[in-house]
Amino acid sequence: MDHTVIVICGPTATGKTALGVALAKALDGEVVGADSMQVYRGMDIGTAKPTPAEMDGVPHHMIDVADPREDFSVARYVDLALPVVEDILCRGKRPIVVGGTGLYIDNLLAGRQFAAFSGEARRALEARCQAEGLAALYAELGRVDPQRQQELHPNDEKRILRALEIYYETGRTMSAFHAESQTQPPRFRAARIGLTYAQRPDLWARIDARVDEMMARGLAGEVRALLDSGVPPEATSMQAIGYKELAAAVRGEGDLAAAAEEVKLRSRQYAKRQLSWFRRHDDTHWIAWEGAPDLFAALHRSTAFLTELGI
RNA sequence: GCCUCUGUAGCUCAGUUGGUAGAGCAGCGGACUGAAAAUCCGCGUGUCGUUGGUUCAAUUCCGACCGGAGGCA
Repeated sequence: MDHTVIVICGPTATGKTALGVALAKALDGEVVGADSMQVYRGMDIGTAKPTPAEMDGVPHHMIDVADPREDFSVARYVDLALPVVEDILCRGKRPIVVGGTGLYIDNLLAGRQFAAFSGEARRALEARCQAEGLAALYAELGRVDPQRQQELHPNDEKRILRALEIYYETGRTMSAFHAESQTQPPRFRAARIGLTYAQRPDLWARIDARVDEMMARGLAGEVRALLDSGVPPEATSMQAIGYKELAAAVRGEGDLAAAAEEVKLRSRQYAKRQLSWFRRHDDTHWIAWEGAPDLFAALHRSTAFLTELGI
């Protein structure tokens, strides 16, 4: 069976959603979202979640699959998305993975599985980090998994704790798991299409316009509704750009206009990080906009690229 | 009109008792294997308003001019 999936990636506000739908129609495909925030129900405006009209009859998966009160993760994503992609392929359709979360895309394509942990080790490590300091845990990592320690900066708390958590939960080092996973061939073959702008200021202008549009469509009300429904401000879902900045303003602390400017700034910085992630895959077919996105040109160039690959 | 303060990086400012300058934010680049829209790391990008003077040497001292803020009229 053909195990090729099409991937449409790139920073925010580059037209991924529209191209995904257009390609799905052209190639008898179905869209699989790869977006860490569009998975949450009720977070529509701020995540630029495709509307039913934008989906235009094309099946979309991995959107609205989680409650904003629960903490989603890459592990959950792969668990849910892997069978979805395999099912699409079994039905003879073409999976089109569309999204800006590089970590999710890469782990889905690799078919990488994550062991289920209780969380106890994590809590103990967090407590110890408070009490003993990060440096002590970093030193400890040097004893149990020197290779992983070498790869991490002493300030990288998140990853230091994670490496220790894996060791204490499984008795094996993260480096060992890592080495093992690298011997596994990827689960799917990927045809990667990346969308971006030739000039950075064009990306900024598009982001600014989109944030203004989100505010006009009632993002503040959406944030308020989520908080009112009991989503704690510290929830993972509330770390989304557009939500965390507006949360304070919605409660009457600070004004909305300033918060919207903050959202624009954070979105620009996020877009840069996305580019940094996606640029490392040198098999990506990049389409760089001059000025504004052009769906027809994108469709033309994408299909030409895919034909070249025999898709 | 006169007086005072002020002009240094994209922004807000520091500094150089004369030897061409540095912080924060912004920006740029990178990393990323269970929070990833998260997290972490690296990089200063400059006619020191302009123009004369003093000096071996001026962004720094002096003068003039230009721009900004305030005060007195």
